[in-house]
Amino acid sequence: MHRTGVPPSRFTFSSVLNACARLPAILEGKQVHKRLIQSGLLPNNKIVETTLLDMYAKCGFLDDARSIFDAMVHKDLVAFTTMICGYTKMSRMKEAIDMYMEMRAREVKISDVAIVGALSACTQLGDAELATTLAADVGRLCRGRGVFVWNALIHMHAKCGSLDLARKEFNAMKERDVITYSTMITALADHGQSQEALSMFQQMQNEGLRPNEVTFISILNACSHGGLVKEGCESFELMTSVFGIRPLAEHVTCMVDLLGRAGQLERAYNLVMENVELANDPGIWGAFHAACRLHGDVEMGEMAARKLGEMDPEDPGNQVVLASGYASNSDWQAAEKVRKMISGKGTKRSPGCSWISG
DNA sequence: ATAGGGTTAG
Repeated sequence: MHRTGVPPSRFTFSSVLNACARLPAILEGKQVHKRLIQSGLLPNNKIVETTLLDMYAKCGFLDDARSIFDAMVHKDLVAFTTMICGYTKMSRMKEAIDMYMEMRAREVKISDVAIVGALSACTQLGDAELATTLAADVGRLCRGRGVFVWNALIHMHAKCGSLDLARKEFNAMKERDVITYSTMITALADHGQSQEALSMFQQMQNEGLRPNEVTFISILNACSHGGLVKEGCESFELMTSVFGIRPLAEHVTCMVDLLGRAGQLERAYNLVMENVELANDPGIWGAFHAACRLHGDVEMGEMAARKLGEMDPEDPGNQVVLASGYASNSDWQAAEKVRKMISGKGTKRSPGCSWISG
């Protein structure tokens, strides 16, 4: 642009800053910031200033974003919204809520996007009292609310302890999408309603919505929570054969957890081997290790512990796993006794054969 | 003529 002798305009600056935000690329962003100051275009240009603060926010430099925000003369709803969402994304929930409250106090028009950012912050906080306040705001401020707002509201209610309110909002919706259903399925699973989660999944398909990979993480998680082995296996099969979704590590982890908890360690192991391209995922082996431990299978457990150690030797969690895997057979034996006492039955695979006392 | 903000799993 300098070769032609045409200086960059404010449009050029906001376009390039937007690109830096999306990459993200903080070094380039800072270079552009310098040029912007030199250009003299900056003062009193809300849009360029907001793009600049969004660039810093998206690159994770919230304090720099905040300095730009504080220096802005006219802070409008987009500037506030950008800060709220930036804080929320970086898990700085309190600051996100403070920013939202300031927006409210200053009587800046509250946008749907700002509400969604605040709802998301509250979701992560799990603050039931704040949830009540925000839900009232949604009622007052979001008249023709879009599906984004509904989904965020449902998610917040569920995470803040009120499955009933989440359900109520869900039932009041006219148009639901895949995210609505995935959110509700997780909510039901988290509240121990695994069967209802499965009905939700059915209802979703009846509405003609196509489940995606996240939906299947939700549904497998629901099956795992509820110990629904048959349903979980059927869902996994449905995902791969009917919907053609290649399993992610998260899906396999859910399945290993499900089968492993039910004591079907061999099936769990076979599943991992069938998806061997995922076999260097620590989550999968972590779930497998936990299952071995639960069922007192020391040999398989040590194998899983070694895998974990190979994958990430520096991880302190894996060091603990390795140490406990090798050292505490007696703990496992004790755990197995307790498990038998609770279930009142012997184990099918008699894992006791591999125990060597002392 | 051209430019700025978003939800879902664990």
